[in-house]
Amino acid sequence: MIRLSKKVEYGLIAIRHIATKPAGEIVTAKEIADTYGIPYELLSKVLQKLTKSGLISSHQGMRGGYALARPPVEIPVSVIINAIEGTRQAIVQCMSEGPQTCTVFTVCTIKSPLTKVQANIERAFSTMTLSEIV
Amino acid sequence: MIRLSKKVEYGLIAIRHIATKPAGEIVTAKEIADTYGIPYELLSKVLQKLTKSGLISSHQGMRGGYALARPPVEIPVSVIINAIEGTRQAIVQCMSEGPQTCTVFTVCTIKSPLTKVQANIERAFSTMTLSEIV
DNA sequence: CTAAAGTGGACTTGTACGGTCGTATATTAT
DNA sequence: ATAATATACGACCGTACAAGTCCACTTTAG
Ligand code: SF4
Ligand code: SF4
Repeated sequence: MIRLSKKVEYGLIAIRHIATKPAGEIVTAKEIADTYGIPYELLSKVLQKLTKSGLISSHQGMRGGYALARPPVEIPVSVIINAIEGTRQAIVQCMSEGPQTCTVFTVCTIKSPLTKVQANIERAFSTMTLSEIV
Repeated sequence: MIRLSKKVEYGLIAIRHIATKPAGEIVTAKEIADTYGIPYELLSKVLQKLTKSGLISSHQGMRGGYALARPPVEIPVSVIINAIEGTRQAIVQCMSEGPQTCTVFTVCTIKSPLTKVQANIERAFSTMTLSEIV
């Protein structure tokens, strides 16, 4: 399978939602969860990760919430994905977990051609910025 | 996560191995499994799927095995993937299992932009044919 | 002080992936 | 004929991970 995780989808929906608001306006996780019918607790985790990686800024306490930390045009989708998933995303194990983690690495004949595919996919995600999906 | 399954990787390795042999030569599953140190039983399943979808031809019985059914240049990687995975591969659920399978489809704001990414990824896999990885 | 928000960890549950086993069937060598 | 060698096919298992839930804590506006 080759699929985005729900966490990434929720993250994209959320950060897009934030981006549509006037710059600087603060949005709560509950508002987002209610608007799109996605689980509040799971969404919170995702927003926390986006906060930790500096894509959005959080404001604790009453009247708190989240706001964009940078202009949307500076945020490629690939950065959002990596922020949420943590580890570097790659199409095959040897490119994300390292060569020695695959038992057949030394005799594998497809890793080299697959690097091209990997590059194409990375490009597909990095050329699209948040500004294009609002 | 966005990753190729091991079955697909084994399938690519195997079909490439077959493609490197002189046209029409028959290769056994055991030979491939031994060469690359991949599980024989699992590889067999994969080869059977490739056979069913007409990418390779099988020959049963003693001195049997597999051979390419078409010239390598006519086999895009995307076809191999779909043959092994069965269902249509897509980056998000609504594109592979259908819109009604996602509970947030009606309010989802990212499905439209993601179709572009999906198209790019499909292109990445369909432009590369087997002839390029031998 | 208190209510409303984010933070952070543990936990459960379902399912898909990777892998294995056993048996049936086809074909060829002897 | 019979044995050997190969594919075909379905059932099964164990683990890892995704998705979701729960709860206790902290921060801050009012
Ligand atoms: S070495 Fe080959 S088989 Fe192993 S992860 Fe990389 S591409 Fe896949
Ligand atoms: S509708 Fe939106 S959330 Fe649902 S699968 Fe499609 S892209 Fe993902």
